[in-house]
Amino acid sequence: MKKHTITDVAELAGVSIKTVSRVINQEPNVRPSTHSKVSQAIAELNYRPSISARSLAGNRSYLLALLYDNPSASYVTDIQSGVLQTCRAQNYEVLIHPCEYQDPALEKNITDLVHNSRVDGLILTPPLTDSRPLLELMKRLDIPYVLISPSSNSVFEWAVGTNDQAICSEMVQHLCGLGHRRIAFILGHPDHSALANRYAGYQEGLKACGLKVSKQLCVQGFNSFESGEQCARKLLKLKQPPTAIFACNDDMAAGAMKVAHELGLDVPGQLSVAGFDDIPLASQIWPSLTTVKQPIQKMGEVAAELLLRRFRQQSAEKFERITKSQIVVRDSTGPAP
Amino acid sequence: MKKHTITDVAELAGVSIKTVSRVINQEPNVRPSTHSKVSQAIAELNYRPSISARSLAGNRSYLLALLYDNPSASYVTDIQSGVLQTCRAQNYEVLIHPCEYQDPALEKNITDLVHNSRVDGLILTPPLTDSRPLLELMKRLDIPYVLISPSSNSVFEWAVGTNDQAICSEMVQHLCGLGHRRIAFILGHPDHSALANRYAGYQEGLKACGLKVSKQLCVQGFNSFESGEQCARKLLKLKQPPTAIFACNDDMAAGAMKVAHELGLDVPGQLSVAGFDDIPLASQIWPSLTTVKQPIQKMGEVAAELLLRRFRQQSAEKFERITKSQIVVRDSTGPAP
DNA sequence: ACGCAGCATGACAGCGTTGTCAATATTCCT
DNA sequence: AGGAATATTGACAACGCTGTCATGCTGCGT
Repeated sequence: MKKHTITDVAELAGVSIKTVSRVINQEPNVRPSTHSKVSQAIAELNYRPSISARSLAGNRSYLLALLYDNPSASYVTDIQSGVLQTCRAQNYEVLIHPCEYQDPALEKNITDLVHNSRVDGLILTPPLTDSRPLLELMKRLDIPYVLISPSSNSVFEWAVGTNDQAICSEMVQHLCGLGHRRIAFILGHPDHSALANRYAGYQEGLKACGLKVSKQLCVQGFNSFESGEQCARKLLKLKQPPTAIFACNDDMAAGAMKVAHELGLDVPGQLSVAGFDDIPLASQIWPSLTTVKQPIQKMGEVAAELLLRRFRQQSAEKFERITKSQIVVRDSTGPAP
Repeated sequence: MKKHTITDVAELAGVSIKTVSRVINQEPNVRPSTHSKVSQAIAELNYRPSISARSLAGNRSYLLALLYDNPSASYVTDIQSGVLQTCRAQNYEVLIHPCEYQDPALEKNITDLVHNSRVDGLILTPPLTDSRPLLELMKRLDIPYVLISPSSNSVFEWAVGTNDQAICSEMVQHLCGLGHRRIAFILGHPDHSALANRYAGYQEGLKACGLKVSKQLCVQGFNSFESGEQCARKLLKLKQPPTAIFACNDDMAAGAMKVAHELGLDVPGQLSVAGFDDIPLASQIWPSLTTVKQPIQKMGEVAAELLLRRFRQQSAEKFERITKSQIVVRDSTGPAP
């Protein structure tokens, strides 16, 4: 199977290479009859334009970079597959670029990525989405980007947002509906300002139920399983321990559940636990975890679409909110004791 | 920060662009004094060669593709980060390419990848590593590749292998040492011939302990959590149920543990459970899971090194065996009842 | 000192596209 | 029909690098 070039196609179709180029790039002003001759030649030779030649001549790389600093493997792979799905359909490729958000070399790292690999645009996930230096750098480099679930004050950025707050409020109301009155909350990592929305939702939910926020019942977690354990220990040691714990992510919820097991507390008989994310773990621990499921893959898809749209300057809508999150009720929540 | 080209560097260093090219590509026959002049100019301008131009002219892309069809997010991300680590050091980039191993369009899919993106080589993970049509396709396309933990009969391929068999044997001996005599095994997906090594190790371990393999105690799983549940149910319904279950991966072990919980069996008091992989879940369920930890990231690193070495025809060693797997004893295994 | 085998360097032609701009067809007016 | 406006096409020069080959230099053996 020989590799064909645009010249082969042009000859076969009996047109100039420029016309073939027009067809490939969906440029206007090609007569339908010509267009079909060319398409046919392309199909016949199974021709694919050379990415390198295209990027050299056209000064773009057909490459996107996906930046992330997220410890959750399932989150990362879900985002990846969403982004890939959109990109494959549009003949873009994706470079993955894990990084560390407090790395002092991050800026140089990204600058090199942009200059060296000549990527056309960047997609960022939390917590990178809320790094002011990074945002400024990207503007300085004049590289298009899209943020995935940035903190709520970013509605003026190109981004795909979520309804975290509303869904968290709903979760609290669900717990309240089960009779719980002392509902604790384990906050997410303070550096991830996007997670603050979840806390806001928790507060909103309590308010909606006519309950008030108790300082004691809100403890600061750091997203990890271990920090979930620590927070749960602190909460369950209270003179008035909560009857339900809502953690800002599933890892911490799982940590809380482990502590409950260790303390001999029956879940959900004596303690209800809820998480957020619906990582695979959630359905695999025992009892399975009530949580919030976000359409993560879909968010990746939409982010890539937004970015590709941004390239084309179809600047219609910069911000898209995905509201398909839903509560998944499993076995870790039940009526208050 | 303007983008510099090879011409800028050549001017600054007072040499021709070809000499700069020689320095960049570490070609021989450059006088040390010239070399340092050029390197200095490169550093001064913070120059990076354009990937597209390089690949167009040199007919290679400095791009690797990582192919996988693996449901375990943590496995995938670990391999990715290993591969990336090696590649970053050598200025290669990585395209991730999830695919489906029984997809009839797979061959076309890969052919397109190779022809279209012009990647220089492929890295495959199980179960793709054991797809004969795929291996043949790659040879036909004449594209270099490296396999990660292929089934044991692939020692003549460019590959990085493991000591799955030995470590599984060891795990069985560990269980036997705890007094277990009825040790069940949940086999991995039959399509993943690489997993057959683990079963072989199980058998070897039994033999080493003077126990014999019982057909009843070996049940066919399919790698998923759910299939682990089913297998465990079958095993625990036996008139002579096992006192220990060794599952071919952690997901199935977790499924087995869930069933044990549901049946009110104490783990490890009445039943010991062991897995393989050490996915994050393993340490987050309760009780935490005894399992085998493989140096997955390292395997990714080595695979990429092997591939880059293959490009350079330093065909010294094609096959590298990583033997750093180790048993992690946690709370799910204990003395036989 | 002479001749020759390397070593070191440079000139220049691609690589396979896209962008620019000019040339040619076609359409739409009046 | 005549002419302007617009649609369609093509010729050709980039793009930034590597490969090839020619040239000039250096050092060695005699």
